[in-house]
Amino acid sequence: MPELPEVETMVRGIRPAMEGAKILEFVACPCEKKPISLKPSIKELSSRLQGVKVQAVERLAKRVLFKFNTGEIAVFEPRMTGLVLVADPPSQAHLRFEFRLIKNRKKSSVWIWDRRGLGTFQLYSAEDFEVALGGNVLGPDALLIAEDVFASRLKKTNREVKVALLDQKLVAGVGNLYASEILHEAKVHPQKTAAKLTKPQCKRIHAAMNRILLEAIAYEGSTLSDGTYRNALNKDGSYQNKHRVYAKGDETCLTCHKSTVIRIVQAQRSTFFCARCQKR
DNA sequence: CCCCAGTCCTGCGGGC
DNA sequence: TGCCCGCAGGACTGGG
Repeated sequence: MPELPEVETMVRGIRPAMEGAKILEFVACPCEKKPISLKPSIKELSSRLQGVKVQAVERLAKRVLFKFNTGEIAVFEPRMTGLVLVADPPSQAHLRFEFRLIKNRKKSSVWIWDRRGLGTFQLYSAEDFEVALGGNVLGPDALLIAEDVFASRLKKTNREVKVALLDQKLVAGVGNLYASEILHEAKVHPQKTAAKLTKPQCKRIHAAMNRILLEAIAYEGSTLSDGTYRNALNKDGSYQNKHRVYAKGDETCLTCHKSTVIRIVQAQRSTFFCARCQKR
């Protein structure tokens, strides 16, 4: 499931091919099953993107932004199984769209692939982009948020801290996997009420968030046992080998080597933690 | 403000 | 062996 590190890895992977390139065509792949959520229609998208130049490819929280010389911005939100690729996809069956590009007289393609099709692709004018994603729609990026701002935002909610970390308005980029890992490293119980966190706890969560997300980027993200997430070259990430609690229910805790990792459900999502390392 | 359940979707694995 | 069902969860929505 692409979270901040996975999306950052995707962006870095396609940036060399895309930035400065001209879009010859943007097409729906013929093998597409059901279209992923798309705005506007594929027909209008194709005509608006034809011939435009890609100025920048950026990450916005868990989204990929394609910024064009027209001022328009396309947003790909991978959600659970979406990928952007410069190499052959994991399977032809779930290819969704293709950017046909030309850069320095060399043609290449960038593909959007999505097995479950929960992802979305939208093209916005600069104004519409501001309405949809600007302002306070998303909180500060998890890698940029200042420690005191982060702490004061946590202090304002009575939700359990694990649930609060998943709130993209509070802090943007953390998802279900990294939330468990961050709280484990910070030695904070996932069911602790966010507003009741002590200052040192907030500080530890902030530090763990930064360290873990940066390390996960360095390892090119986490490819889980379902193998869905791949980098832009269709290669596995390797941060899954560094996980200490996620998807390790009933296993001995890798930190204390004494207790067992527990799985609980919070907000209909799995949380993994060690009750010995992470006291209430 | 917050919570909860439902929605989208496919592949996988447990159970029978 | 094969089929059914539950589960995985990011973001959003509607109702309480």
